[in-house]
Amino acid sequence: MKRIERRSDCPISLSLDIFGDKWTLLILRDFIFFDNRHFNELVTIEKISTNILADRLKRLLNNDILKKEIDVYNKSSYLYSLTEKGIEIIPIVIEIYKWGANNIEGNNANGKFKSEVNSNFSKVTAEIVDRIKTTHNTVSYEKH
Amino acid sequence: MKRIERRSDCPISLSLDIFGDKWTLLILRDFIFFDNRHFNELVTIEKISTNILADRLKRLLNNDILKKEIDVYNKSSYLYSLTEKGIEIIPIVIEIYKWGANNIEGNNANGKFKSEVNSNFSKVTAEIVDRIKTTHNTVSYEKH
DNA sequence: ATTTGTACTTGTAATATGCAAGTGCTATTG
DNA sequence: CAATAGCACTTGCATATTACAAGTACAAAT
Repeated sequence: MKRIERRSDCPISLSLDIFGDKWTLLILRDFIFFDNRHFNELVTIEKISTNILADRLKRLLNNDILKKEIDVYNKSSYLYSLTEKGIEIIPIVIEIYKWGANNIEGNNANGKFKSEVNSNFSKVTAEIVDRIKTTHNTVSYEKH
Repeated sequence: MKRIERRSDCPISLSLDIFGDKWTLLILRDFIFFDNRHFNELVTIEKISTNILADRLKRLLNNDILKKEIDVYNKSSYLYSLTEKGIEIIPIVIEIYKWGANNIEGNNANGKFKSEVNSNFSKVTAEIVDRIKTTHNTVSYEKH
């Protein structure tokens, strides 16, 4: 993972140095839309290779976008959570969702990936943020 | 440029298949924030290689995000413009700007890349969209 | 006729990705 | 308590993408 660290001081460039690739925002989508928080759940849908997933999770941890702790409901598993900084990426992901749903033919915004994002952007965003803030900021976790 | 075309039907995945890389959104930033619209202007700041720039412009043209026409003020130059579909990417770029400015230390959001985005997101976005709509939708162009 | 400007293209080495298989640790099962 | 299974990775290697430097093509200016 040798990577140019800082191409310029532009906030957009610095952001893309962290998540400007084909996979990172999809991993974060899994947290945001599907509540996937374990390593082997995050491999799904687009079939990311495990070496790439491990690399990206490491980068997100290093950049304080995710945190990692032992899952209290399964001690042999790790639970990843979004940090406050990670939660602030949600609006970006939502905007990308909106653009794809509105501008790419053949997308599945009304099927498996249906969302009410378009009809009420700020409401949906706020709901997601609220849900994640309550489930990711504490170790107790009610999924399994 | 062999590229997996469609990893899934998720709108986010489809969007990232188009602009999920380190450079594409930076090129669009140049359009949005700096009004750079010619090939050799778009190379600046982060020093993108010309082969990558040519490839990305081709992809943006193929996906109807940019259009290309001869610059009426310099017939040996091409002028690239954002399409309606391209203009709709602006909110994504603005959200990324905000995140970087708020969450990455050492960014230059108060220097060269200063913007009023944070203080008034919707106003700034609307202003940029208005400006681009008037300058990019017509062949007449008043920069040079 | 030669230089300059603009927009690329090409060659090649370095880097990153994708795929399959393997490792190490922790329960859990017979 | 030895064998199995689940989970979270790591490793090796072929393929694909990127970075860098140089070159090409064509129009306009000198």
